[in-house]
Amino acid sequence: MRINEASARSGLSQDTIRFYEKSGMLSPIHRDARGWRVFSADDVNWLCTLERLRVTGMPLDDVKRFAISAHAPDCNAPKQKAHRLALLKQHAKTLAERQATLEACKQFLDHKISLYSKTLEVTDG
Amino acid sequence: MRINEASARSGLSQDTIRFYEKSGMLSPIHRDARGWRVFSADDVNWLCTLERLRVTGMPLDDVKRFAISAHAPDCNAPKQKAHRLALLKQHAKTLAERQATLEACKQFLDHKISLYSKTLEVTDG
DNA sequence: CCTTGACCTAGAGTCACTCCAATAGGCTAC
DNA sequence: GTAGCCTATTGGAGTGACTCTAGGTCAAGG
Repeated sequence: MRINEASARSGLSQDTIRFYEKSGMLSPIHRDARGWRVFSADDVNWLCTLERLRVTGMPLDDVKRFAISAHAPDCNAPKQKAHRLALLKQHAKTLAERQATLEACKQFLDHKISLYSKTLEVTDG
Repeated sequence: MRINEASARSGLSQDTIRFYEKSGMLSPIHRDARGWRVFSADDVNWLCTLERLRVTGMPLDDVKRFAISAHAPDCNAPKQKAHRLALLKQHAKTLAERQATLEACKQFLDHKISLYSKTLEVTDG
């Protein structure tokens, strides 16, 4: 499939996909006679994974490390897998922290909102 | 107090505070004879609020709108308050969405991690 | 033959900071 | 009284992760 469909299926913009390719985060993408990118199902799966990692805010450098390990010739060697597992675990930890922070901020926000709502009721009355 | 302490208390860097001032997101900050910023307790409270909004990713433009309303001469008028309330509510909504997304991604991540852990056990054994 | 449309590239722009260089005033220490 | 150091000031450059723009190729359709 072409970049258009790959974009639709992965949720990444065409620009982002090109950007990721340029940054070396994709395995080499085939090109047709016109030089257009041709994506396999595997490529799209990979893009979807990247999209998940990106949404959760994994820094691109880490994503890159993950990508390089996943596309290495010995990518299934225990060592490589352990490396990727470590990256994921590390990221899961930061993610949990971010969730906690967000939760705290959400409460702050809700508190503010209830304050505003109250004073508005009073002022309106 | 000086920027140093304001920074420590609000959790914003000195650079960020200066940046916020320049962007018009603070009420006018006093200066001493030397030209150094002098922050009141109110100023710091405001900085803390901004910090919360920023952590939750409210776009600076919205923060600015919020700030302008909060520092307007008629800032306590119901209209202004309603405006700020709307901004906060809107933001709370985006925040909730982000939380949901993060939760979904967290599950994806945990799933990946458990997969990796399993294959590693197998490969190790 | 000309336009449309999907794609290409290199490079500039954006957001929200963050860092840096150059400068200045004030305090201690010789 | 001046050297060194600390804390501040400013404008402006740099960063990360895109995102957009300009200018271009090519194939198909009217």
